[in-house]
Amino acid sequence: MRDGDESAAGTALLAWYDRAARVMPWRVGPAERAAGARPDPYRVWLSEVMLQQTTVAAVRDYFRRFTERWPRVEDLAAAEDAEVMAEWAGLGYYARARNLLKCARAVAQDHGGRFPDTAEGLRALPGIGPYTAAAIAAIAHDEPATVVDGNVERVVARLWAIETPLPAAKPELTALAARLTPPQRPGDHAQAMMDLGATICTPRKPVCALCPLRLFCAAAARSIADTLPRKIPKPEKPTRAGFAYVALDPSGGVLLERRPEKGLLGGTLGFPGSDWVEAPSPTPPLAAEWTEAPIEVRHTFTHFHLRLRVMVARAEGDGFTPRAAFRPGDLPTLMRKVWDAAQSVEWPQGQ
DNA sequence: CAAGCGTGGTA
DNA sequence: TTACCAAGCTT
Repeated sequence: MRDGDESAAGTALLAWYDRAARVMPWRVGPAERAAGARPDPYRVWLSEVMLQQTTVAAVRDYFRRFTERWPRVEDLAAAEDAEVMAEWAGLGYYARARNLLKCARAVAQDHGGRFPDTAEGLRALPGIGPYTAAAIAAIAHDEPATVVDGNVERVVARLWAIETPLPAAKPELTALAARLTPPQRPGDHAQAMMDLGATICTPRKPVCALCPLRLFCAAAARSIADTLPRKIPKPEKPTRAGFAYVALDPSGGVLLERRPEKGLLGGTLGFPGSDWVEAPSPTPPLAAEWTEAPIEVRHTFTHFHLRLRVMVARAEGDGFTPRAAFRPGDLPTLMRKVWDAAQSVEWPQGQ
């Protein structure tokens, strides 16, 4: 990209977007837009939070279920914590769900049910950082905010052939992205940059031949697009282990516990178990004849691998969740795997 | 401010 | 199978 080309590049990008924009449940289509419809800040916010570090494919159904169940921010604000955690289960990064509720309640109670209309005001709400604040301001309020996510970083790094590795290059990439942000249609521009990054200017094997910005791109000119942006290699993940305990009472009730708000899987529902360490000790939650499931659960988190031995027993006592009130789908993925493994235990006299 | 925080798809 | 990665935020 050469100085002075920013405007022409922006125009080419918007022309491509008008032609190629993907249909998504949280977007206002061209026809509705022509009829004067504006994006609903609640839906924009919800989709952007769900899309943090998460793929479009994974978000689609969650977005539909949330908006069907809670059509307005006031509805979500009035929901029970456990309901929201259950609906979020499986999507990951559960601090987002906890902050989602905090934010909805703040908007409902402190802002009269209306989201702030500036990036600065949005940034003050729980779970809304620089990216999400800019995205909502641009898409819902037409504020010329510069939206910088992983896609934008990649597109910009290639356009200007920035060879500084991330994350050190972030300030420079942000400044360059700002030069590209047009005063008109900033929301469409932001979504166009992200769509471009998701479909053409992809991390691996970018399809430069189809790129509307090819003529402006320094990396394409040098055929080094697929090597950018450079990144510091990540350290290897250690492997930890642990025990998980699935206790069933005579009526099929299940022993579950809610994890502490802070930390890994914070606020989610799961089976009791040991600490997850290099060499765990068994920590059964009650005295019973525990049988080990024939298959071990393997799961990988952001910063470590986990192997869980699943112990199953028939037991009785207080605090069991009735079978009718237990849905495995309310559990985070790790705990669903534990449940599935527990089903493979062969009992002496059948079920 | 570096580290902690999920999951599923893809090569 | 494993490693990498995706529309980041919080502490």
